[in-house]
Amino acid sequence: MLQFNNKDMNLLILLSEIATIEQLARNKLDNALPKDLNISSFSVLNHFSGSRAEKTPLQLARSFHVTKGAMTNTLNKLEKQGYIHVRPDWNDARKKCVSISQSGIDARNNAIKSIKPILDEIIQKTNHMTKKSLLGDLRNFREAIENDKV
Amino acid sequence: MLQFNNKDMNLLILLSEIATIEQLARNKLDNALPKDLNISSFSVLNHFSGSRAEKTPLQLARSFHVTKGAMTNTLNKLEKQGYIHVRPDWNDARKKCVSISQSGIDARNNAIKSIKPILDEIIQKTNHMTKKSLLGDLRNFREAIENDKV
DNA sequence: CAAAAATATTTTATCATTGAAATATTACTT
DNA sequence: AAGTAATATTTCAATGATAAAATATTTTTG
Repeated sequence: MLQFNNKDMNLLILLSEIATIEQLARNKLDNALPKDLNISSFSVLNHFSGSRAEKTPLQLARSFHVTKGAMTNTLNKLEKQGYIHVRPDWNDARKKCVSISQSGIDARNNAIKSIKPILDEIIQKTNHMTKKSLLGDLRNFREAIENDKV
Repeated sequence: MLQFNNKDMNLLILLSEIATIEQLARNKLDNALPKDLNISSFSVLNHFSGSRAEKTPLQLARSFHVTKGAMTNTLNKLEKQGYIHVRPDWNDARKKCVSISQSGIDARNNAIKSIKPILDEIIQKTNHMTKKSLLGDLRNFREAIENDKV
């Protein structure tokens, strides 16, 4: 307690709550997903379902707040699985361009089928969707601590 | 988009927001903590600062929603560092009793000093503390998905 | 234009976690 | 009381992440 004021204390509790939820949700989803797709890989595929525009590995690493090495790793697996296309950037040989393949889209849709029961269970157990403020609050919160470079 | 309704979609976005915050916060705190103490170890020490009552490794694993093996690992390190006391439970030889040592209390207080600037920075950048509902909402959310056994 | 700095990706070593199996002890059942 | 089931902890192999170094390319600068 000593050197902590109430706000520090509450923030630490809040962060611990968030960490707990993350861990629980990650484990649930990881177990529900097809075994050739972990959450990281699924997230990348799902990312491309919104916009199929090409992204560089660095852009993806930043979007997901993981290190470049981690993204290299995930993309290598996805490419080996045939779920993404990777090509050089002809204008800048340092870069690569990543996009989703048809097989990747199929894998993503299949993954969605497999996690839907989990999501629906959570939705059924919570009334959080009625509180629109939750997502907004979390977004503000995330933006406030999101000042990194990677 | 296909097989997803709005609620599923929003939940996935919410979970991704939570995962992002967790990752950002974890990295920030991990870097700020003294290098002999990672977040897992700190969390255990901090846990004992509220109540110094003895806990078994299993109780701790459940509190933090990590596997028993992970907790064994963390406790071994803490014991080697002299930050906790571990003794057999005389009534049940399967169990152990873990408590914090004076040196552990010092380490925890020192750790708090080192992460306080991070916390204060986040507090300063957010107004989330004015929204009391956030923590409550997250707690409800966590409880709804917290039906595991470990 | 050459040297230095910046950018993008990969590689490497290290670490914490998981799931499952192994071990040991206690509780239940009949 | 013996045998089976349940509980608590540890060990093990595999996995996925990090930080930092290595490599390659482009941009800036003097």
